[in-house]
Amino acid sequence: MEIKKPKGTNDILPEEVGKWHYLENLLREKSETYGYKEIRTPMFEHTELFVRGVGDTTDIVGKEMYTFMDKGDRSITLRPEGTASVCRAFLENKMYGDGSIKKLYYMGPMFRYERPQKGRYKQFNQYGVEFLGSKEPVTDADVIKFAVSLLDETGLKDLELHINSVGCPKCKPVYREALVEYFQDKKDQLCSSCLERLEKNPLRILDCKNESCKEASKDAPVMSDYLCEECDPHYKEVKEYLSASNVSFIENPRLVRGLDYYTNTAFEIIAKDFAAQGTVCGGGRYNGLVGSIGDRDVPGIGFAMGMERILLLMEEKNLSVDSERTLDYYIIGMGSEAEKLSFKLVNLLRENSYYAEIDYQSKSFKNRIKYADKLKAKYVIIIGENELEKNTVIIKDMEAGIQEEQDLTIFMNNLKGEQ
RNA sequence: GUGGGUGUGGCGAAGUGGUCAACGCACCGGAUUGUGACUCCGGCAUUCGUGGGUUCAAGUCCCAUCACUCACCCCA
Repeated sequence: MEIKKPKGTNDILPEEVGKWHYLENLLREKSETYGYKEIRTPMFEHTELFVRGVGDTTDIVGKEMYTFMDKGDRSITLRPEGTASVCRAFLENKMYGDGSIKKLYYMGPMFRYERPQKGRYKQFNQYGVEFLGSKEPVTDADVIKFAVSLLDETGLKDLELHINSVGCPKCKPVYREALVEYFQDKKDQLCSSCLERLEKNPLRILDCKNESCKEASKDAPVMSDYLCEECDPHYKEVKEYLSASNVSFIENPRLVRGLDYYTNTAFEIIAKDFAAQGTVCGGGRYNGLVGSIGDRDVPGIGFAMGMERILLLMEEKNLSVDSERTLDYYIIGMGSEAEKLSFKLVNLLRENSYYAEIDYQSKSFKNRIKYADKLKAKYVIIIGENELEKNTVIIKDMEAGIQEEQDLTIFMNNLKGEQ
């Protein structure tokens, strides 16, 4: 039985690694210009971190974590997202030490145990940023604007920015109560999972796609009417900042992010016409998160982007960029002596930064030159018995179709001379 | 966890009960025994995911199983 890759994982093959490099470079470069420094945290953490950070009522913690006991009987979890780890590292390394704000970014694989489908995998890659240490509205706008700029840079169009405020521990419960109250006499219209949500997380009823639930929640109270004296002006200011920098957004009172830690601003960037997984970027403010995993409360806001989803979208819009290095020299040596010389030559070329190849399969001459053509080599160097005797090589310009004989020593000296 | 779709050579893809399982790409060999496009000629699946069953006869029908895929839940 042939061994296959685990479901929901992907091999990134040489033909497609180019676009990954492109995206990674773009993200790194933009991060630097916006003042974010890279942070790399472990791919696994103590399970407790995610339980406390992400929240045990969330689906991520409830049913999607790759959790196992290690040999020391510790419960370990493959990271399902990046924010909790970054906050942990922030605290553990006392990065608050200089009293200033920290702008961090990360990139790498995340793991969630769920049924894979288009744009969703068990191992997937996220790029994300965390802006720690400020609760000023300008921070929210700054982070959101950055996310929008990044996606602009990829060339993707038809993206929508949705924003909402989910309030704080002071006003969120009041709103929650109001919602539960509202749905009391509409229970018969709700689907079975929404009935559960009514108990566990009534806010999520709002973005249920079931028609009947949509209908039932049509006149439901909205969070914005319940924002407290702190959250209300905060939300307004964030919107003002966004407008001031010409960021167009859609206020979506039904936007409820799935993770427990969000407070105030929540946002998503959605690809309208993308299959089921249209959310390319999701994020928001999490003023209580750092406090919940450490002994120090630090406000923060951040977002995460699904790199596979971005790449998938770019492909659909024919925006993918592959840059493959072209072969400079392909060396054909006929006969074992010529092959030894070819091996010496190819290394000399490589040492001089040329992309050069020799034939590894000892096939016929015709076969080799055909192969050189297939590899799109710019030049082919031919060494046969005649050349060996005369101490020369034939350099063939594949595009022009012309070739010339050159003295081997001169050719080699020229190469060395270029160093 | 729930539901739908698919499974034929390296890849794409015909074939819906009855001769040797089309075709295209790729690959290999030859025409051109040291020269790459193109063209021409030839080669390339004892076998149709796997196991069982129905039948005189199965890639084609039935059952089971596995794999892949899409969607729901939820999310990036």
